[in-house]
Amino acid sequence: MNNAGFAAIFRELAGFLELKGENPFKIRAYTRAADILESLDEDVAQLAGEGQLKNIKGIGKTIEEKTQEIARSGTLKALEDLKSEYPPGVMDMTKVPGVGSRTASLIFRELGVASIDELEKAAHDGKLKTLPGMGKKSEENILKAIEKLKEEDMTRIPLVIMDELGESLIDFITSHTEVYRISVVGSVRRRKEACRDLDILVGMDDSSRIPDLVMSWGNFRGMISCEEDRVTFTAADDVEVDISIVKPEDFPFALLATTGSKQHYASLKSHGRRLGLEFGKSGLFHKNGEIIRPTSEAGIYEALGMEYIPPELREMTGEIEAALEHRLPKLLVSEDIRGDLHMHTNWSDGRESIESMVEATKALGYRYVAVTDHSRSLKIARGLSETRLFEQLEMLRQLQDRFTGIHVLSGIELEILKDGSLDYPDSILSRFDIVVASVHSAFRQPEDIMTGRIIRAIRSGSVDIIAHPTGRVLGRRFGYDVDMDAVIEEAARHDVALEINAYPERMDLDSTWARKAMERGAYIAINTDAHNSKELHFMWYGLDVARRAWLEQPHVINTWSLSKLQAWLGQRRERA
DNA sequence: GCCGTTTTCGGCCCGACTGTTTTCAGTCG
Repeated sequence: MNNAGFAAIFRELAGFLELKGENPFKIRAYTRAADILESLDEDVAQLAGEGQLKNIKGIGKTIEEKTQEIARSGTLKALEDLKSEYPPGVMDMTKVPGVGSRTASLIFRELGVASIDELEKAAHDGKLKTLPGMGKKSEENILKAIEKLKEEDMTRIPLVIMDELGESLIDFITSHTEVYRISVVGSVRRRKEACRDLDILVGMDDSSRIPDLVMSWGNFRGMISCEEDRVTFTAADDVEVDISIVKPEDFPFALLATTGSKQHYASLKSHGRRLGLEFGKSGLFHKNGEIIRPTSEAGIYEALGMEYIPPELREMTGEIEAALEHRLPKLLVSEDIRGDLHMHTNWSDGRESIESMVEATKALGYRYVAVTDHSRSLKIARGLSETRLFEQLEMLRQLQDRFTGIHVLSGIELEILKDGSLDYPDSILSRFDIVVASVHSAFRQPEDIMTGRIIRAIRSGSVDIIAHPTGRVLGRRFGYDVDMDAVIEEAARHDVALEINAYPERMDLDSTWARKAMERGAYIAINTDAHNSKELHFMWYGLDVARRAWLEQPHVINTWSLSKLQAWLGQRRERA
């Protein structure tokens, strides 16, 4: 089991303990342990075996023993026991905003309600308001929340989970049998930020071993259907996996077809038809009898007289026309990124020291990095008081000389307060090299108030970047009500950059908004919001969004040279 | 459950908001 696997088990345990109403500090201890295990570079299973885990701060005797039990048996009895007390749907109910573990537990205990569907029915029937501490209003809010939940489909799974499963499955298949080619396809290959299922395409001659093989894969959960050229099953995290198997010579066309999107593929076919070309399984058939057999996707696009269209762009948002006219954007690659302008250290809610985080960004080849801990109002994240803030600024100043090859920008993730005012006065803000502002409070404000609040921050003249502009968290929280068109307009006008937050559960802005921002002339920053050095790798997911948004190097401020970035930041400070 | 210690218990990052109460519990970040 990998480190993330151990972490997942402790997180699940924490979830059930919450349902049970256990001591919150005990729950926090398990959650913290999960974070620690996940971010360790060393192998957890090995450390547990050697009895080294309890030497790590935050992990004691009990958690070490539980980790050893998981390493030994693959499961945790304490968790299995808890799971048997609650039907699986009870935990689901906590996904409804406003329903926490206590309410879910109460509703289950008193009414026997054990799924979101049953919850909806109970609310409709007016049963919830009979419970202690619940009234008409709570019932209405729950109904509204469920409705919204269905509308926005919170059940989609973040790309990062799909990647882990996809890689694991491909490794497993290729290490146990001979395949010609194998690839992730579908929306995961197109890098959609949240996907419904995981599609895999295999090119091989003899597919007879595949069903038995997937059933022996560690993340296999249950078979859905099984045919000669197609195997569908559920895997860990409730992911539906769909494996298509084709002959090696059919692979390029199958790759194109299964990657989609459906509309993009259909459009390619009809374009082919206009040229007198019909799509076959492994070639293009011309009316005059000629057969073209491309051996790659690129070859197919070439035969259709267009540029190769990267999977991220295959969404029918103008890519076919652009490819025909050879004006597709030059998409960003990881080498374009020269710095990360939003990350946290143990001065606020990050896990590592400034030195450790800066070293890690340097190892990624970056030329600059901004240290942006939380500002004073965000108490839960140990936001910096003025005193600690000055201490940190002084420390950053001293550290700057110690780091060669990377420039450290002093920054802050600044709270945009309820009324749109900022968490520190201008006299303090002017001391930072960079100010990243964001909303973490009063999420339920009506749209006009929230929009005005963010716009006030943009107009302040003290803010360089608006972080995670919509506030959504995939599978957990909707974005707040905000008029993003207006925010983009103001950001462009006042030369304030909007962030693509690369945190896999945020991906905020998403690709649609990021593209609109770019088209209206607003700059973009792609930042990780990392809270430990491992999370600095999330930059990859921000790049996915940027590529889907058609962004090019000039649009993204952290692809700029340090001098260009500093000049841009300096302008605002001169105006102030 | 973990930690630290003034060493075996008491504290653990905190506060706003909401809806239910009539003084507070639950949720959220």
